[in-house]
Amino acid sequence: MAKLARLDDIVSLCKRRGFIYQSSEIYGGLASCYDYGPLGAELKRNVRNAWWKHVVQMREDVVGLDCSILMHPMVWKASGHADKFADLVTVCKKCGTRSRVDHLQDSKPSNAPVPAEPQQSQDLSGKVCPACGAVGQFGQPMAFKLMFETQMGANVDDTMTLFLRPETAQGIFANFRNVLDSTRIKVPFGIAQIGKSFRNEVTTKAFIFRTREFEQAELEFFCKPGTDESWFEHWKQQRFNWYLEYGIKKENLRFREHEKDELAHYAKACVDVEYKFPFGSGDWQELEGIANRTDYDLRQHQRGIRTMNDWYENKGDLTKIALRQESEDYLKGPLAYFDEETRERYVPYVIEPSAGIDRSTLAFLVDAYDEEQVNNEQRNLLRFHPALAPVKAGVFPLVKKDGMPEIAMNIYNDLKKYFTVFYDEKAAVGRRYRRQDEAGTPYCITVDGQSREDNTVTVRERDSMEQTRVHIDQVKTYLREKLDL
RNA sequence: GCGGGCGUAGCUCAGUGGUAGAGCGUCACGUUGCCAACGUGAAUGUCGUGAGUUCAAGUCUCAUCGCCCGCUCCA
Repeated sequence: MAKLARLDDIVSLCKRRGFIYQSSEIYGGLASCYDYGPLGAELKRNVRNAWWKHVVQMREDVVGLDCSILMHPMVWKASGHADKFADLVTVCKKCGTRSRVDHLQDSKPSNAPVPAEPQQSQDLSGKVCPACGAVGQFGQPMAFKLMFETQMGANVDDTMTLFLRPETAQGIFANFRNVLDSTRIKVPFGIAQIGKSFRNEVTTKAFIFRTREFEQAELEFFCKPGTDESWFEHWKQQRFNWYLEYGIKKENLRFREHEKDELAHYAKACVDVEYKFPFGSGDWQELEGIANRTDYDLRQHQRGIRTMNDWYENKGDLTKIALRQESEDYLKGPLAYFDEETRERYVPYVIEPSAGIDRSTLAFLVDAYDEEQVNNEQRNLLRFHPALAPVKAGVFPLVKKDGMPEIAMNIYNDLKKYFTVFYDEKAAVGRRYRRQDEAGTPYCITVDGQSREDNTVTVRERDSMEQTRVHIDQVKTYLREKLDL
């Protein structure tokens, strides 16, 4: 029975073995930023590759993309981030609870028609605290810049303010036309991208779970309106199964459907894939969101393109411009699609599975962590899926003499061309096995006295600790099969 | 941002005003023939950072940075 991991155990293992360090640690650390060490860099890259393999490589209807992090500021005007990502927040003086101003309810139900645009009124005297029920006990609303800003242009007198992207998705929408024009792909199809995004979160959380700089793996899958609901189901299942396939235990994974009132402004439906992380109140936490973004984004960008003159005239001040209304024949716009077979024009609907690479990596770490008693000693190990394991095999001479190191080194030099392998001849072999267990290495190959006589070695398996004798010439093939690589 | 807890060796931690420690880990040599063996030896600390109180601060005070828990939000 696997032991329940505590987050503290994971954090200290990560530091000790070189998976994850705090950023800028020698300077006291930088809040919410973390670095991946030698083993962590391998693990994270394997997580990325596993995602790419299933979402892009193994599908004929998805292509990849790798956009710049810096994009034209109008992208964020059109997407809604420039406005929606500037929430006003206030604190209840009575109970100290923090609330978003636009989420507060009036104390008396008003019969006045709901304004089309939610006004950013500073008058909170009639608002109710959702936590304690106090009316009008709010402090001065605080503004938050949820997007990171930076400047482009070396000349300080002539710079343009840009945003670090808060999601990778907009780069995909912005390249929708390019991909259509430069490939022969047709709807339904998807564009996938893995990359860094940045959000100035009000609060960060739990190690690498919520950081302000994070890595996303996003797919925007474009489909014909009316087929969106079945594609939504398709990707829901695909993505859930992906986590299971790479070793997440079934009992720690679930779906959570979003309620209508918690849906983002662009979404028609959204479901989260949640993992039972060992922090907080032991609550389920989101690994990935799968949303039906409808045709919102592509249509917004068509409005954005139409607004460019206003942008120039206002010298790039996003706060002074409003997106122009959609053209009446928006179905002929640059981001609309013409289906040659049915002779129909439409703006595709988008199904978006959006996964957090850092979160997945943490989940795989937590789920793989195990402690067990062996001969009255504790054995710590990471039961990684072989594809995710940072090191695929350790190669050891049983002892450091009698020609064993030479044979082992030859095996290592051969294997390293195909797998990430690690050579070790220090200390007793049992200790070396345990060291590899803690790094999650699935196999260890040991050269012993018999190896010189019959050219065989032992292959020891991480999870069962069982050993098999394999001919040296067969080691590579044996690992290939076992690792499924 | 608010409230609570915490910060001493790579990791886990002891140290309540008087010479900075232990276990594990790491390294070297010897030994060792399959699961964290043993022996000998070694390296490793701005006691998170900065001020203050004191003859004397890891220890007391203040500030600051960072981590964990809660509020809130999200990939």
